Amino acid sequence: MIENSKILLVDDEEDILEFLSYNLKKEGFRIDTANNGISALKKLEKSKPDLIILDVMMPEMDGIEVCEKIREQENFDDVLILFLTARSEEYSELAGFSAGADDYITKPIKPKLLVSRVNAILKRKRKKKNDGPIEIGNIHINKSNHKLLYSGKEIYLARKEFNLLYYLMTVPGKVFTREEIISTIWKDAIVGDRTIDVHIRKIREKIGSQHIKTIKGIGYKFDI
Amino acid sequence: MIENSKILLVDDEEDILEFLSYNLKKEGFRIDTANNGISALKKLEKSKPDLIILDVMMPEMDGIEVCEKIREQENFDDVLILFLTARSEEYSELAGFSAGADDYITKPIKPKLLVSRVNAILKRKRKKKNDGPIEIGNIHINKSNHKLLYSGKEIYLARKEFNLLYYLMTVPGKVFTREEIISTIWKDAIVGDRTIDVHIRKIREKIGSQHIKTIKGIGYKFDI
DNA sequence: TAATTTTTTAATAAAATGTTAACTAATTGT
DNA sequence: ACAATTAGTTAACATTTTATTAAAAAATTA
Repeated sequence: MIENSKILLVDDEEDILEFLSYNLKKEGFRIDTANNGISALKKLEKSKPDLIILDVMMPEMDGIEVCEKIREQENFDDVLILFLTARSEEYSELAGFSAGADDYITKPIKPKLLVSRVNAILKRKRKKKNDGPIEIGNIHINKSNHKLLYSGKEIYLARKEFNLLYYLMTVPGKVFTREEIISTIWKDAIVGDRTIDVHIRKIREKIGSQHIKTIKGIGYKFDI
Repeated sequence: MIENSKILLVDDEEDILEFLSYNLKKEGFRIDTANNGISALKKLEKSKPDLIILDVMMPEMDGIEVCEKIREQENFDDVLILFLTARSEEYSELAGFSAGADDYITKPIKPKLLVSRVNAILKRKRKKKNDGPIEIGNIHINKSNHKLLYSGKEIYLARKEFNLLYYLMTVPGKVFTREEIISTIWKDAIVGDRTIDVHIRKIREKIGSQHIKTIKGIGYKFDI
């Protein structure tokens, strides 16, 4: 859950910590804070944040350095890191990305922009995990360009149809129960079983009915 | 494709070559190796690497010198170079950057950090490259002079329109979600979804509507 | 500062997608 | 074979998403 994500804020200025904290807590994020890089690194293991927001300009250890040290740690080499930079510090974007930052926000920080960025970055991460193109037999399905190629011919599927077919194709041969299908394709809606049937029908209409098999009493599966 | 990038490893210690090789191959990079500077310089032309990882400390010709010689060559003045330095050799960071290094990693090398750095540096390069002119079909778009040529005819686009079209054209065929579009084109502002529609409409007005396709429920994509 | 252009929004129309209900067909267990 | 259960089909309808305006707001230029 994005809303339940934990964020570690690292800044030497108490005002900024409070400002960030206030605005992010309001959105339902869990917040930890640290006043400097050393303290941030110490808190890491215990806090296990999903996202770290790092001020680039800090006395002693700057954000870039903290970022590098975080990336060195086995368990945090893929934690999300977002930099805060003053608009003038042009350098920091490059240095930051090379140190392993995922995004950055320039000061002055606008609360709404901050929140939308944080949401975007967290969502992006979740999405990344399983999104690759799948190729089974003469069927290629690719989420990034929303394309379904059937024997080289492009076939258009509406969103739900596309997601449903893609989902079935993630594990060819596996029978997906209606429950499984609904809980992944219809994340925040309640629909009846007939609805799935209709979508399956529409997919079959487009790619033929030999690929999606009905296992009566259980669900559907994709086969070559 | 970052994953498909070729990397030339240059180190006199066989162990380190193997260590680097193993860890980078695992990530899908194509690897060439050289035991010393001379050999590296010789292999350059044939290998055409995207990135060279150079040990600073090598007998005969050290990394700095190799780096300088690489930069002298017409074809490799913008190849990426990453230095390996022992943590103690403080000098090398400065010397390295002045010799034309793009980044450096200190030993001992941690595999995950190495990989994340290599990815970051390659991504950065792509980003830089991505500012170049793009030519797809009979559409030429060039950021450096803010010009759009459609079948040779110059068409004026306002800034947001231009950036939006350019962005879509960076990866033809890929469907960009509104979220993606907003987070890259509207870095410091929050705008509603309708705003994108309006800009899309204006672009379509100027270049015709066959190129930018709407994927309902997902976003927009550019196609020839 | 006024004029002009660009950008954004709001309101509403249009289109596409998604869902359901009612019915039919198929399958299963007895 | 015959209920009983489960899935398939269809078309109507609801919902969601996008397109289109015009007008306001913001930015830029003269």
